[in-house]
Amino acid sequence: MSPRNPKAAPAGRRPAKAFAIAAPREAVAGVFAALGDPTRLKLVAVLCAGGAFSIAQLTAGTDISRQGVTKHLQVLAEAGVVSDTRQGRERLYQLEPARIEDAKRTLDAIGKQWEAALGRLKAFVES
Amino acid sequence: MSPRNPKAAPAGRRPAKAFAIAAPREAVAGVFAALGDPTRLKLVAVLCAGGAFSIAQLTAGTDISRQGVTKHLQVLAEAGVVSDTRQGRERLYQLEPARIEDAKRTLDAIGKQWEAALGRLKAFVES
DNA sequence: TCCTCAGGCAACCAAATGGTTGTGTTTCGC
DNA sequence: GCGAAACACAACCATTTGGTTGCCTGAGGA
Repeated sequence: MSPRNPKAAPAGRRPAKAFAIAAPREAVAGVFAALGDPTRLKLVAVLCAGGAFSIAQLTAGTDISRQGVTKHLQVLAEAGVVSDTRQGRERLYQLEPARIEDAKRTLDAIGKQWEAALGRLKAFVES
Repeated sequence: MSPRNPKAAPAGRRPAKAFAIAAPREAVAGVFAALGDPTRLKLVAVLCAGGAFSIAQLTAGTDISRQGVTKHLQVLAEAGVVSDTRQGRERLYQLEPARIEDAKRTLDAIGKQWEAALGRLKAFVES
């Protein structure tokens, strides 16, 4: 099983051309990177329970220091996964589901493309 | 521990401990971390076009060295996103869609939980 | 008012990461 | 059998990351 030969691909001998995923790869890679830490994923899991949480509240769910949590939240905010608003003397963080949707669409595109490739391969083998 | 640790949420209520995500958070965080690099995401995009690709082929699509690509592929393999098989003098890499599906389900669960929380909030406001 | 709670800022640290080059070791083609 | 292709292994390097501590500012409440 080596479909590496350009039988059905119009790409000639060139193996790897950039494939359009969904959103700009750079941006969505940032979302994945932001979710790629257990602590941050846990923070997101807490935040997706709804509402806005302060840093102290979010810290209470982890075993690292408040400043550590702050850094993680900044990473999430930079990736657009959460948004923050200052309210009084505390800063409230909230989930921003749009980027999560972007990431999900990217994963969906990967799955779809893979399935389509499997289908083509099967058709080729059966022909 | 740190003496400056904020003891708990004093006046505020407990932060919701609802982190009922899908798969083991640690494992899926590894998948996100693996996808969280632009080079690796590009490799996955190439691989999801179907079939198995050699390291040299995959290297041709990037602007880093073959050893650099090898390291990225090892990261992807460790996360279970790709699988590799030795064939002759080359090693072929292939997408492993199961873990991608896991990650997608996690993102789906986050989105669903967020929507449910929004719904509850709306119902509460309207009551 | 004064005290305390929540957070911001900065320095610092160890470990991981992303990348390189150099040197073997198989395997294929001639 | 010989040379080149494809890769593995290892050392090395700069930068980023995850985490800490210490100190400072600002907002609320008794």
